[in-house]
Amino acid sequence: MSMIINEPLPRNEECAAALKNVLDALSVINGRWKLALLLCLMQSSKRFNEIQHEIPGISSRILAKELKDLELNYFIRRNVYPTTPVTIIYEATEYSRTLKKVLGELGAWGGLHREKIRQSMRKQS
Amino acid sequence: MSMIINEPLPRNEECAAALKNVLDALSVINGRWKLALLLCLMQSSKRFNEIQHEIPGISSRILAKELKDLELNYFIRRNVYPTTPVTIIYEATEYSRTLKKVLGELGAWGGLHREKIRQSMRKQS
DNA sequence: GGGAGCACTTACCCAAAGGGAAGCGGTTAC
DNA sequence: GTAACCGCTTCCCTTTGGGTAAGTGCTCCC
Repeated sequence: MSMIINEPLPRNEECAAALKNVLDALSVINGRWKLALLLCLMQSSKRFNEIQHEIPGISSRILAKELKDLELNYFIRRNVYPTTPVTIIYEATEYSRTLKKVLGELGAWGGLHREKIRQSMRKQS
Repeated sequence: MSMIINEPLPRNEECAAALKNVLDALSVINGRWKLALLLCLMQSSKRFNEIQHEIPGISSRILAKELKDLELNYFIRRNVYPTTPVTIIYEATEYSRTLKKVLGELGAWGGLHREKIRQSMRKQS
């Protein structure tokens, strides 16, 4: 018999790893706007004002900050075209597309959840 | 002011709907801890101190607040057993399990992202 | 009876997130 | 000339998140 010195079970380690993964993911794509911005830019490249128009409720200040943050983390690229005046187009990188499934599931769940809330409100009335 | 009264294309509407879904989802499961807590409790029902021990970095104050919030939104149940002293077990509801896929994808992405970061750090050195 | 553990709560304080309004330097339209 | 648009930036403010530390009422253990 081999000596098993109270190793945590593999099952537990798996759980801990999954937890760590989720925690890590959340630390990168935290905040109210990042995922929505990425989805918006994955649908098509856009200019500053177009994004602001498309995402209801975001202020220019926050938008600028989030875009900078996403660029620093290589999720988007800021392309400057030397037209007059300069045109600036934000574009999702290939790496940001690794989040596609996450966004898909999150969107699906969001729809489901809204439906559930609507139903529970109907019951109450 | 040019008046171009273009109907948004159906494609655009789809995009807008997807965006709204994601935005809605984020408004419910926002914050650093909620998804991690749900994952933790979906793995198995636990007591307060067990959760605190399992999630590195969370303080009792925040844990209590988040648990209350999740209970209010029917993601978890707080079961009180009349032992002496009382035993309190937090349990994920069936509804919270609708987030399983989201958590799966998020965890998978978190692992992938950590790997990518590690590689880019290795390159730099 | 002293200490420790459970499940929190309370008080205090700090930092980050985020909202609103205004401005700025450039250009184009009237 | 002036108004408006673009892509921001700056200032100021409130809200929220979160850390520390202490306390509470209960019970079990030595």
